[in-house]
Amino acid sequence: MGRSPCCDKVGLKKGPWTPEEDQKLLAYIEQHGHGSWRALPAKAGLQRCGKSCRLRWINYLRPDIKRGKFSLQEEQTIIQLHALLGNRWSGIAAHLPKRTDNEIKNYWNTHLKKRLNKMGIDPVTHKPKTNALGSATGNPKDAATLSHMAQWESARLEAEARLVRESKLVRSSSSSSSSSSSAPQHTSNPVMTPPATRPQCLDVLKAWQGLVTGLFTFNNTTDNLQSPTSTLNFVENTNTLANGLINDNSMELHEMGAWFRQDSSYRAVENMNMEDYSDMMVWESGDHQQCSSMAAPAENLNETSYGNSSSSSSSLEENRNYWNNILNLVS
DNA sequence: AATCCTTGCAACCGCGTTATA
DNA sequence: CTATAACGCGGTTGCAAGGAT
Repeated sequence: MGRSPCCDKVGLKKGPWTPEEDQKLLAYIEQHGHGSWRALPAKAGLQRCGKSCRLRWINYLRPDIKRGKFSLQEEQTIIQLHALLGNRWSGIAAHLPKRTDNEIKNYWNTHLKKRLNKMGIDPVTHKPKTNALGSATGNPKDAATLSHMAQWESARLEAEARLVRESKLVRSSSSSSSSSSSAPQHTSNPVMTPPATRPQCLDVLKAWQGLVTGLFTFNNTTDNLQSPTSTLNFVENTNTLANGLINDNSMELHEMGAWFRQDSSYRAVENMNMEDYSDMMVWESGDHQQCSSMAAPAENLNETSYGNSSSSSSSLEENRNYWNNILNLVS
């Protein structure tokens, strides 16, 4: 059955809110709470539909709203979460305190989407646009670089989703059965186990965090800080960061790739086969010829090689919190 | 100075989901 | 279990402000 219309009643006002209307709504909610939105307008003396009141409150009048320019950190979070969640603005907003989904949606559509387009990256898929490959710099090598970057990013994002799900399983299984000391079992393939312990995965993912952070920070002497529109700089910076990452974490990443591939629920990764992952390793290691001996034990991870990610002792805890937040989101 | 164009954002609309009788 | 009401979300629109011509 269709939903009943709420805004087509005769006499109800539409359009921009006046300060007087804002004041009425604010005063009423502060005193009584919003209660039923449908009943609120009459009680508050407003010639508006409840839906309009609700929207006005949520997007504008609510006291815990931060307005104004988005910080660099907020931009990074939006881009990362958009790659992970798509246009689920409310989900993204849940990770940006004091920002509304509407504001984030607007900011994405008016700023971030354009920026990614300028960089030759499809804002929908977060992969390089095929018709733009090679055109941004005129260099086919850059196009290949972008393609590989997209594969890396895709794998990373799948890793995030996988990790948070599995770590939730770890927590639930350990709490329900103290004798369960093995690695978390895969949901779609019980035989397959994750390639690394959770702390190891966290380190790997932390490295990815550093990589992505690096995409937006560059060096301090340029004016690219807020607007990394230079594809060349973007690529060079990515290579530098990725190379450091590969040196230290290739085995974990490679195994994670194989691990993801076992799960039919991750369709994006289904399109990548083991050769893709191997090829990525060979390609990434081309300049430093450490392809055959890249594997390093997790305890040797060198945090300083991950670009701008924090190397403080508290960063791991922050990282755990970050992923736990995502866990709550995707679970 | 006038007009047109672009941009940013508040608000609306319609659909899916959830709650309730 | 079903029908209906209400809520919440994401896509879209409309308009004001600023910039370009």
